[in-house]
Amino acid sequence: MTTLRDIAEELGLAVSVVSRALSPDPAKSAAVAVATRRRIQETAVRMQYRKNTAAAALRKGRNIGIGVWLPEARDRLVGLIAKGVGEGAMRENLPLFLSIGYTEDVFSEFIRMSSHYAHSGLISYAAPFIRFPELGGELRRYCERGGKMVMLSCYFEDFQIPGAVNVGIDDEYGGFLAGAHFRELAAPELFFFGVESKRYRGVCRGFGTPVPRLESPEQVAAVLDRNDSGGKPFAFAAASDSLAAEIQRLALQRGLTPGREVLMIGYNDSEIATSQPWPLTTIRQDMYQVGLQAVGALSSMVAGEEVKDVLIKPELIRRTTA
Amino acid sequence: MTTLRDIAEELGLAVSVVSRALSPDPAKSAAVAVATRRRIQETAVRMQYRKNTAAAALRKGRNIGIGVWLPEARDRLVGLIAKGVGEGAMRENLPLFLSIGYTEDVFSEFIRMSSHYAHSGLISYAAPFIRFPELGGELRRYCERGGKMVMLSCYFEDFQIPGAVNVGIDDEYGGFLAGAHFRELAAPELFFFGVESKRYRGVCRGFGTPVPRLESPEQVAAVLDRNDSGGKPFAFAAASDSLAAEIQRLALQRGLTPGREVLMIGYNDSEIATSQPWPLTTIRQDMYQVGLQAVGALSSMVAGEEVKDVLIKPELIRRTTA
DNA sequence: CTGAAAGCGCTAACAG
DNA sequence: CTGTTAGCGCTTTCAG
Repeated sequence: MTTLRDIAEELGLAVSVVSRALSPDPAKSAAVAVATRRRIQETAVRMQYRKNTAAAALRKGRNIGIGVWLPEARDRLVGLIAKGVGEGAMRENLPLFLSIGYTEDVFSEFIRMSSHYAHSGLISYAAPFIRFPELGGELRRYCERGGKMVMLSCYFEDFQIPGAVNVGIDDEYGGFLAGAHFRELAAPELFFFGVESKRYRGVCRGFGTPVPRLESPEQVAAVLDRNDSGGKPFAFAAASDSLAAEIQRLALQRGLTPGREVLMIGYNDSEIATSQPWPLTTIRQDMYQVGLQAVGALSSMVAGEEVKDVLIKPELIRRTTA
Repeated sequence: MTTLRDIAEELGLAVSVVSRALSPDPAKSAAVAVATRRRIQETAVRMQYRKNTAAAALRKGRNIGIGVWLPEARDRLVGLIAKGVGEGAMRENLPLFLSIGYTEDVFSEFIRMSSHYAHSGLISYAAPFIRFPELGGELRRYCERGGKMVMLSCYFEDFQIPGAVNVGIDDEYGGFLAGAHFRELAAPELFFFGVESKRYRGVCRGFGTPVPRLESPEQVAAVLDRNDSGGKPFAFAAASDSLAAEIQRLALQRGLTPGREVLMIGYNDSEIATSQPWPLTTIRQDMYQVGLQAVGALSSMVAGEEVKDVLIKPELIRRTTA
């Protein structure tokens, strides 16, 4: 294993110079001559130097690595975020402290650990209870003390932690894609199944007119039981694949064929989408990219760079139901 | 943060004694008086001592942290393993190097990183290509050099890396549960849909007699199209939920009602299971436990303890289809 | 059985 | 701009 000392001896320099040259902190990095730094960096590459993170952490008095909190795995999306985060961390040589759960307990334990351990930074999924003063307050204080944080897929437009950077999916655009697709198909009547959200507003914008919003299976059933469509298909944009699956179930129970008499578009491209009797047309979100970009953003923040929010565009996956 | 020195001062002892008392290495542990050790351990708990893993790693000359390789996330199972691994690592204060993928490239990059970094240990999912000499050989060499490794859910009965500990699901028992359930239901005829495997053999044992095995949707369709069951339901044990979903689709296309005219049991309790028009009766594997136990096993191995394979028992989740 | 001391590789003051 | 120095918390000799 190559150490700083090896490089220093090789070049006849002091260890500290090498350390400074190889550290990303821009403030200190000015303190090394450009030529020297270049020589050092070249030698580091040639000798396959990799920083001993344990030693760096020890010296810095804080544990190195990033704390990651993801919601409980209800579908494969979490796995995909984890994949992105894992790969990003690997690239940056950053160890992970990974916590997955969807309860306040898990989250507050995570916060406790992170504060206690003062990791290099935090990546946190934006769960609803982040708004609770006790938990959100911890995060806020973490950022105030100079902690670096990335929030994943923040749906809460009215909730923002100062200093935190958001990385997520452009949900409004996802809804737009669904609405626009139905407009192209010339669907005579469109319904949205799910709560008021960016997705819903996107659907309305894409379709071109305000779309009635349904919140319960009963309301969906009532629409399907209507007999006034004149043979034209009912169209539904759902806020998730599982809601779209619910629509499909209700349709099948009534002998209506998905993709012909009832059109539906899901959201997420989860495993549900492909495993339905009529595989769902849906909106895919690249959660792998979300994870990857989150680590990238965090590592830039730690290096002292200015980082902007990242919004990733979803895409329409066309299958059998619309 | 409590350090060894804090404890030493509190008790009027030397740091080295405290270190020895708190280290799990059995050889050295003899060198502390039993009473002293008890006092030290109590004080450590009282003062909420947590070992600084970075310092320990530095001193021991190896990078701390465990390398984890999981397959690409096709369903929520990977997320659940990740959850278990994350929580286990958090408890042990072990950083993670997480790699998720299902290609040789990702895996070999993972191996390269891990060897280079000499992590505390490795947790690897047993992918088919582990059998390839190049990749399996790397793992084998890693273990030979004293590296600690845990293999997850090893399906390859004829492939075993010496020194590695297996943590996984008792698949044969999972099959047994399905077979036994059909026997209780007095299903007249049972088919297995999937490849020859522990699951299949378990199904046969649970049902009490050898069960015909089908490998393609066409074969399933042929069974469903038979007209000789005398009104009794066909029963299927599938090797996965998605295969069970396939059976359900074929049944619905023929106007047969799942749970009445066609019985089916899936495997995995994935999201597919609950989102089918007729939610699947299935076998649930506790992948969270798998992840948790894997870290536990690895950390024991690192501490020099003797560790045995861990087999976790799956359970039957009864829903609408059997 | 316990204590003193050295040093893992790195960073950050400070002095030159 | 570069070098010197002093540790971070822990483990491991080696003396007592």
